[in-house]
Amino acid sequence: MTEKQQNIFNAALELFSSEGVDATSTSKIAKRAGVSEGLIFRHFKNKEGLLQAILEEGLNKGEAYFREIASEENPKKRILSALQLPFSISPNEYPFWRLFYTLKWQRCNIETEGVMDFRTSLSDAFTQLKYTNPEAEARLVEAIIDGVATEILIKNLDPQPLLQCLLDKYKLK
Amino acid sequence: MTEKQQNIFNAALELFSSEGVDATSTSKIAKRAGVSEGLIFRHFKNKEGLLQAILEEGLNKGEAYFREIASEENPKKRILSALQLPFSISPNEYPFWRLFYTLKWQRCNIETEGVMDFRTSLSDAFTQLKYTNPEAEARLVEAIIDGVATEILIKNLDPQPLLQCLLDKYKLK
DNA sequence: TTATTGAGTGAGTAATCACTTACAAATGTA
DNA sequence: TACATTTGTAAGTGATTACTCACTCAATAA
Repeated sequence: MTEKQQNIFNAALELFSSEGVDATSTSKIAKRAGVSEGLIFRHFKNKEGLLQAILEEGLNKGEAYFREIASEENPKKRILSALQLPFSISPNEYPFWRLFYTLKWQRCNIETEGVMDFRTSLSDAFTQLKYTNPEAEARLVEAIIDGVATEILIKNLDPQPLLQCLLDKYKLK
Repeated sequence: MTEKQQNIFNAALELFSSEGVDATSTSKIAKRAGVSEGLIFRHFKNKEGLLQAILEEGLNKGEAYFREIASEENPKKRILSALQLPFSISPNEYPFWRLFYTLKWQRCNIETEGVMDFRTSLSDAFTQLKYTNPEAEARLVEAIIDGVATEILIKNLDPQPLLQCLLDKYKLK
């Protein structure tokens, strides 16, 4: 990636996540990146290609987190790590995750392989711990992760107290 | 509301929620509603006014649910009703709530008076039940409601098992 | 030196955007 | 009946959209 290509990438990520993809014109991106509009199309083919490049980079990082948790042997620790996930998002990753959660609602919902493995590994953990409905428990944890992540990404309050409450409910203190 | 005005309202709600506000042009709305484009501006002033009309109607209904729960006297029952909330969304309200959750991420996050009362009433309930951090518990319940609602609105799986798991965690069986 | 190539530009393109305007049809109301 | 108001339409408006094209420039290689 050349410097200007990176500028385009960064400008697009910021604008896509704060204003939305459809409300962000290529001319706006070019201006913010300090670049001619044509360069966007040389490097990324079209607006959709630029979005895909951003998504690919972010999802690769995300997948790594999921795989790490899924590979944890101890079932209690695995569930603990899963619940901690939204609390460990670094602020410099906020723009990507805001974009990600927005896109969930339009365009296709991105169900990556890693997320599916993650879900079954959670389900297995609940099975080992003799929960009566492990699949539902896994879905619930996923929903809680999404809900807490949303709270963290949208409001800017200290999220830490929420984690304490959560660990109570799963007896993971 | 005349019949054609209602057609515009319905067409816009469907398109806004499925494609997104910015990706929905007024000409598309007019076509879907079987109406000339100009009529949209006669009845709703502009595209933003149309969105606001949709939001106002939906939020009024939503506020009513929140107030009903907040007025429940028994603290355990109040928390129970809150957790049941996302499971009681009627499918014909799905388009509005999909639109609502999408808009959370762009445009200003709509913090209505009713939601704030709802939050403090939850906090009060947790106080009465001697939870150590009632405010955080209330925020967590809100986050869980959002997460579960998202799961219900996006995927189309039977949500009922999730409710059972949830009630376990709050000892509300 | 000369040829080739990839980065970068800026002025275009047709299509679409939200919105307006002039006017016709329908509806009430005296 | 006559007239005023509301409901509705069709054909526009200028601005903006994503994208293209012809071009320059700098670096590298033969």
